[in-house]
Amino acid sequence: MTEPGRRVRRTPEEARRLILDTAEALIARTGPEGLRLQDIAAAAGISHPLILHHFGSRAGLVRALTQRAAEELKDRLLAAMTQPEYSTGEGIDRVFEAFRGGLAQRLAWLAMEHRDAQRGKPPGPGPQAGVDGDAETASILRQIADVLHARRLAAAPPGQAPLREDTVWLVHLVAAVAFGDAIYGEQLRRSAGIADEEEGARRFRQWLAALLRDHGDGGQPPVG
Amino acid sequence: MTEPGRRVRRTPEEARRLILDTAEALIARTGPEGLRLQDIAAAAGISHPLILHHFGSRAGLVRALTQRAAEELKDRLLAAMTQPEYSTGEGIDRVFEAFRGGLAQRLAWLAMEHRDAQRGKPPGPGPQAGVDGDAETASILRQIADVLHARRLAAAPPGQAPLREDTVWLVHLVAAVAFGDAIYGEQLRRSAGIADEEEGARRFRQWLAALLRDHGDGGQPPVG
DNA sequence: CATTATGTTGACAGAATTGTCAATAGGTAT
DNA sequence: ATACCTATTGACAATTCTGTCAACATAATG
Repeated sequence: MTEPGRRVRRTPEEARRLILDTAEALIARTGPEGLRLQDIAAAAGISHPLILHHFGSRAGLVRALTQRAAEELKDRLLAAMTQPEYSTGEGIDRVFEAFRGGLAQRLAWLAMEHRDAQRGKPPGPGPQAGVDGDAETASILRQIADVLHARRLAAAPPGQAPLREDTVWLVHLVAAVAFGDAIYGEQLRRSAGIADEEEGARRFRQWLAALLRDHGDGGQPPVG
Repeated sequence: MTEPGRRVRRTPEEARRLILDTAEALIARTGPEGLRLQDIAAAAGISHPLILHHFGSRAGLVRALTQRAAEELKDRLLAAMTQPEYSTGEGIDRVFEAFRGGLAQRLAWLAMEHRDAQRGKPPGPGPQAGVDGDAETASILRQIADVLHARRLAAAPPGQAPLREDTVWLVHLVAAVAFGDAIYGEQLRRSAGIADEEEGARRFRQWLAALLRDHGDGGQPPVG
């Protein structure tokens, strides 16, 4: 089957993508303890020195994962929150979906690991100013708030224009609750005595959508 | 100074408490990578086999930490959410404070680590029915919702009694957003262009308190 | 004071992890 | 074809981590 001397040779970009994809899947599935070079290599069908070759060190891999997670969050959240149906139930659903597939876990893990990595660094100004990945996250909520606020201004009755700060906190709220829900929502729901997890999660999203619609329209009761 | 043969001898409860306290502090400070028996032992001023002696294995220690974190969450949330001033700004503040000191990080980490531990276990019914720590979390939101709902019913004008489900989701929302905020709030705020983190966090809590007061009272605009 | 029970520790074993290095092999250019 | 570049790998090194074990020390009990 596998003749000796049969190697796959990828472009550096392909190799990096393969490694990052596999690492992401592992983090999502096996939790924080699951980022071992050998495991990643085994799951990707490569040898672990290849990871070192492409990322320099384990820390380099973590840095790349952080950047990628931030980028992914930006893409998904922007897509979910700036579409026309946002603030209807479907819009909220899409925001919650944005954190699925382990992205929330990855972000939480990286946020913690990141504080770790910063510890011990000399406080002097490093080669690049911001923290790694900051360039990606830097303006994500700001961009979303921009789009959303323009829409709210257009939709608001004259004399009742919402403050921009209100829109920012609205976006912040949805992002934070979706994040918290992705990580701890299931256990919260169980602790509230909700039996059907799938159904419970759905109803919570609907309730939240109604709450926000209510707030955004200035007091109109939800339809249902 | 330290004569040879000078040992501290604790009661098992004291020893366990010392170890758990130290481990919690380490998790909060050094992130997920920081739970090494030797580190805990060094920080606690003991030798690492003592941890194995009291908890059997590293997994046993994690189990104990999980139970303790759940208990702590229950205590803090109950205290924060069932006091009279809840749903005012101060009440919300206290809920957010409940997750401070690394509790949110610990819960997130343990939630992930836990899925890890479950993986590999045979799907058949184990010796104890529930997952470890579930006995502690089992009813926390339910208890809070009970207290809160009674108060809402008493305060509501006749004919406008809120549904119990509404109260449950209210509690769920606050818990989820406080959780998400504790872990990723700072980065969200930075990505929204908020300069002063302390001040930004405070204003968000105030805004959220106003939103909830608005919802709970049935449409009254907030004071500010 | 002798005995028992057990909290506590140092030393060691085994496994696993990151990182290094020389050698191999798949493309590409000359 | 030949030469060159570099993606890829197997084997090895060094460190570190969990877990074991016999020995020691401390408190309680007779």
